[in-house]
Amino acid sequence: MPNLNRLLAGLPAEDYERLLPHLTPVTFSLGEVIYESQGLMEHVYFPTTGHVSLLYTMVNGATAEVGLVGNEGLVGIALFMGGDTTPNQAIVQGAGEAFRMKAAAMQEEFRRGGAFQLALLRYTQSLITQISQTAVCNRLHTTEQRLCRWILMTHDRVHSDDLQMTHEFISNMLGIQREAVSIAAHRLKNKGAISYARGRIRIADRGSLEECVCECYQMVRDEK
Amino acid sequence: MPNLNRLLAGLPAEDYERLLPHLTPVTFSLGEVIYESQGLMEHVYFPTTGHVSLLYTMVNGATAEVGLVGNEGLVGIALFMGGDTTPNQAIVQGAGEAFRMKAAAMQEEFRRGGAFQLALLRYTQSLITQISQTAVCNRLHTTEQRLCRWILMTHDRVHSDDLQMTHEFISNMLGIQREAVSIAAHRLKNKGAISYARGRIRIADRGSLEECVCECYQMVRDEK
DNA sequence: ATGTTTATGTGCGTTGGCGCACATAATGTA
DNA sequence: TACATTATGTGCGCCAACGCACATAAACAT
Repeated sequence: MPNLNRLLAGLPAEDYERLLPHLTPVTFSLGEVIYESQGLMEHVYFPTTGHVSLLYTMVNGATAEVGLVGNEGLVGIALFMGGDTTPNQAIVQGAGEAFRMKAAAMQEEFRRGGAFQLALLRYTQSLITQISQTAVCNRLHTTEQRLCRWILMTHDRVHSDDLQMTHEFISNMLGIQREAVSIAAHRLKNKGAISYARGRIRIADRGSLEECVCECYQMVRDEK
Repeated sequence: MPNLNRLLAGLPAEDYERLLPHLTPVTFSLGEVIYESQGLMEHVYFPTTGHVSLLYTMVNGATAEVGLVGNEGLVGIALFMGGDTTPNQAIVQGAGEAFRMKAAAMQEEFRRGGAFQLALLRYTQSLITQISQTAVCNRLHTTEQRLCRWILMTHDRVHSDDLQMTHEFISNMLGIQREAVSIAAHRLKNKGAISYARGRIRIADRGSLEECVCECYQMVRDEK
């Protein structure tokens, strides 16, 4: 169940079989850069057990994440949206496996206009919802709520209660200070929602996290 | 030049002529709701002189804009992305004209896979960039920078230096207090960038606005 | 075993924006 | 003309987050 890409898995057998020869398994290692901002994109990636952050970097070096892609989607939507670069960076946030496909092969299948095209467009719509909700959430919700949301979203894409990530890393995703992450994490620890130490966060009580999180989490989840 | 939709205008004559019978001119009045959140969408709209805000509303009533659509794009992308509702509201922010097209007719043309499909997908990609940049901007930039960006983006979509909008309205777009808008606007007035009074803002010196604005403005503009 | 690097904790002064309560002034209405 | 409504100005206390400076402690390297 976890070891597949849900977008691919939802295709009719006929379409899937046509794709199969073009799918190459690859391994994502933590922190690996899949796409550089403005860099040339040559493949799309269908994560299975790995997952990827879509990141923007400002001229002063500040960063913030706009979306998270796991086995529900694919990385590289610009390649069928009529571009060959993206303005954002894509980096591996959870190590694991993915299938890779050459841009040209993907585009050829996309142009057939069948179930594959539909699935890709549907996913893109749900990603738009995720990014939009992030925009609103960044403006209207507290650090603690946003941290909860991010942990829950990550948890949904990792098949474990143990997440490997430092406060520093999270601060770059949420676009906040490292210290602010430590403080918010400490509060969540006091509530019994999580525990953590040196680059490891354990989800102790998902229910507590769901109580703290803002509505944005459910909104995006329901859309899928 | 202003009285057309650039997305439609960029199509080859052949494709455009096929669309023409399906395009009905409509008038957008200020504040008109084009789509309600989760409401059924029956048409797409190609603005010519009007423009539209894409808005999210939280359960507590707070609102924030994620995107702005003028004659460079269309309203209702969900209809070709495989949905028939959107999670956001679309409201008229600048009164004016648009062409309307029935969802079914648009979808039929979209499925042909030609220039029309390409244009729609390209535009969707640029909208994704806009929304992403909004997400990051909301997190990392000051009220004054965001106000500048919003005024400039609006100015680009209105064919006049006079904008009709109250501070209250702007506060709902930016997701901030009305008072915060008044204060930031006052600063811009002192710099000679704008002047304003009772629901009217005049762009006095675009250059000054461009000096105050964050990089997000150019990023989104260049993407187009 | 020791020193270095990395991850987190903590305090403190500053600031930007919020929530609120009003004041002022322009516009609309009877 | 008088009164209500709407738009903007302003002040004040409050709080969350920032920027910075460190302290502490675990993990790693030699």
